[in-house]
Order: sequence, then C-alpha cells, then structure tokens
Amino acid sequence: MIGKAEKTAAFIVETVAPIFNKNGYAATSISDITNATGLTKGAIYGNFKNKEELAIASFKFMVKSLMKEIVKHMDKSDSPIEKLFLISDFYRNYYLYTNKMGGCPILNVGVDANNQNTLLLQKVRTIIQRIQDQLASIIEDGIEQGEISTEINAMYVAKRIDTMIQGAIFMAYTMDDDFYIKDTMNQIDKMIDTELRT
Amino acid sequence: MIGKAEKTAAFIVETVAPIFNKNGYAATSISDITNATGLTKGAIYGNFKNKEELAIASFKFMVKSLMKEIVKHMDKSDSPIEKLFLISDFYRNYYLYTNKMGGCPILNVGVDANNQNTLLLQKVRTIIQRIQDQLASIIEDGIEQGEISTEINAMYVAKRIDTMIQGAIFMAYTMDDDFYIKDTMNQIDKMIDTELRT
DNA sequence: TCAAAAATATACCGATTGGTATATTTTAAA
DNA sequence: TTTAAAATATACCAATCGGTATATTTTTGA
Repeated sequence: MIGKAEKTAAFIVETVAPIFNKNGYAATSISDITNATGLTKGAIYGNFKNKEELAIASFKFMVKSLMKEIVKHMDKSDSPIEKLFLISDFYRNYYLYTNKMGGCPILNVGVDANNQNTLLLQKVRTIIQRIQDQLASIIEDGIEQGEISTEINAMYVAKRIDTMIQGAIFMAYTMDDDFYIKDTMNQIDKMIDTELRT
Repeated sequence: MIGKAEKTAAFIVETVAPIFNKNGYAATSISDITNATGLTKGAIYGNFKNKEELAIASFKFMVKSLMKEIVKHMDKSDSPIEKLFLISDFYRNYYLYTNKMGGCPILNVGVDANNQNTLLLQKVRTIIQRIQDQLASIIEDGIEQGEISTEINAMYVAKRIDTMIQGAIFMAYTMDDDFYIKDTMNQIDKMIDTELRT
C-alpha cells in the first residue's frame, strides 16, 4: 500500500518551494502552506515531520531543478572552455528564470538560514561546495585537454567565478536590475578568454 | 521638556540593530526586543510607532556607523586611486568587523526585505545607490587628476566593484570563510592596477 | 516643592503561531 | 465487496504574535 502519499508529498513541495524561497523560513507560516496547497494541516503533517523538514525538502527540490537546467545547458558542448561559456550564458537568463520561483534559492536560503536554521544552512553549504567542485573539475579538464593554461589554480578560479555570480544575483534582485548579471557574465567571459585560455 | 526619550530611543536602536540584522525582520519579535533592552513594550511603542519603524531605524543606524568607518579609512589619502585601494583594504577586515553586528546589513536586509518589506527594501536600494555614486565619483576624480584612464566608464566600474564586494560578503558569511573576501579584494586591487591605472 | 507633562510599566486584546490527537475519508489488497 | 490500513480533515492546544489602553513612575519647568 504505497503510492498516494508520495504524490501528495511531491505536490506539496512543488507548491510550497517558491513560497519558502520568496518569503524565507520564518515568514512562511503553516497556513500559508495550507492555503497554497488547498490541503489541511493533517495532510501536511502526515507527509512531513515539521516545518523545517518541509523547508529543507523545498530547498532541495528548488536546487535540483535548477541544477538540472544548468547541466542540460552545459552539455551542449564537450569542450571544457565552451562549457564555461555556456555556464555564463545560462546565468544571462537567470533573473528571468528564477523570478518565477521566487528568486535564487542559494542566495535566499544562504542569507535567511545564517544564524537561524542550522540544517538549512548546512544544505546550502553543501550545494555551494558541489557547484564549486564541478566548476573546478571542468577547469581541470580544460587544463588536461590543453584548452586552459596550466598556470591556473582550478579551485581558486572556480570560487572566484562563483563569488562573482552570487554577487551579480544579489545586486540584480535587490536593485531589480538585470544589468548586474549581464555585465558580470560579460566580465566572466572576458576573464575566461584573457586569463584562462591558452 | 525634551531629552530623555531621545536617549532611550537611541539606546533601543543600538541594542536592537544587531538582532534585526542577524535574525531578519520576521524572525525578530517584540519580546526579543524587550528582552534585549530590558525595557517593556510601553517604552518601545512610546518611542517607535511600530516594529517596522524600529527596523528601519536600526538599519539606518547600522549603515551610518558602517559608512562612517569606511569614510574615515578612505580619508587616509587624498589620491583617488589610493582611496580605491583603501576601500578594498577596509573590506579586508569586514568579516571580522561586521560579525559583531550580526553580519552585513546591506546583504541581510537586501535579501530579507525583498518581496517582503517594501520600506526597508527602498532604504537598502538608496544606500546601494549612494555607495555606487560615491565610488563612481572617486573614479571620476581619478580620471580628472590623470590617475585613471579616460577610457574608463566610472559608473560601470563602480557597479562592478560593488557587485564583487557583495558577492564576496555573501560567500564569506554563507561558507563562514574569510578567504572569499580576501581573494576578491586582491582581485579588485589587481583590477585597479591593471585596468584603471594610467 | 509642586504640579503638569513626559516616559515607562502593566495588563490586556484578538489573531495567529507551530503542532497534535482524533475523527473521517480514501485507497487498495483480499 | 469487504476490510484494514493509509491518508486526509477537523478540532483543538498552549504559546506567542504585534499592538493598545491605561496605570504608574519619572522627569522637568515654574
């Protein structure tokens, strides 16, 4: 007798994830959740232990769908250096794309969970670490394949790119101005071209 | 008969500002405020119209003291290009410095107030605009004084520097790792040296 | 020193919070 | 089709929320 609950659990997460992402953990109430889903507390607490567990599931869902998109976009080329350009290219549409889901989950949860929700903060850190590892891995591939200079420290550059991206996302959302992302992506492209490329 | 209340109002703001900054608006309750100050609701609501007004006063106070510090640091030199280096130098200690006050108010309130508290968001935007204007003004001074290349678009560079700084602050706080700030400041210094300098 | 005013404390308000125990309904295997 | 289990709805809990009206205390000018 398995099946029904898993569907509703997924439905709840999909429905609630943008709300948590937009409002933050503390500012999202259980009644927000029941209102959005049309379900009652019984259904919510029957599928999730508590608010925190639901928030974590929502964050995971949000990140997973985001990562899927970026990987899909990245896989348009096999060349490591082209993959890097495809990443910056992906983020050029990031503002428009993430607006629908209530903003950038990494930025939002990263700030919201800091000094607040330890479990969520841990999840964000893991995700950021993974993103940087993957970025570094691409750069290292580029070095091995002779596309990228051997002088480059892959992890340093990965962190640098990630930092610039997050800064651009923060500015774009806070100032409601896509320019910050567009300009930063141009800057990253220039960096790839002039500093990384052999 | 004026005097007493202004002191307590200032005391409340000073005491409460780090709490708002750390926890965010929704996650800070009036009882948090009365507990921290040792005062009662009567004193709080006697000095502030409501929670929002107090949050705004707290943000203003936080930003003002921060701006005062950075201006003080910047004024150690009259040379525009040296002022730019002094800004990056200021941010090298930013993590240690702002940890005491619950983090970076611009980052925290910027994310927290987005899609949440319109008045606070407006304040953050004004501050960011002012910071970028001042940065651009210094760069333009540098151009006029022949220290910085005439090719440079002051406002673009100002936004770029600000974006990088905010990204570094986000990463440092989320990952609890000062490296991001240190590395970004090195990067900004290098940019000043190789791209701006005549 | 005294009285008016200013400032703070107390007591209370309805509404909402996250969460739970239980009743009801829905699902699915027999 | 029946029945047990799974899933959802209902009703309730104490605690806390932001805010206010009023009582008390403190301050200050005369």
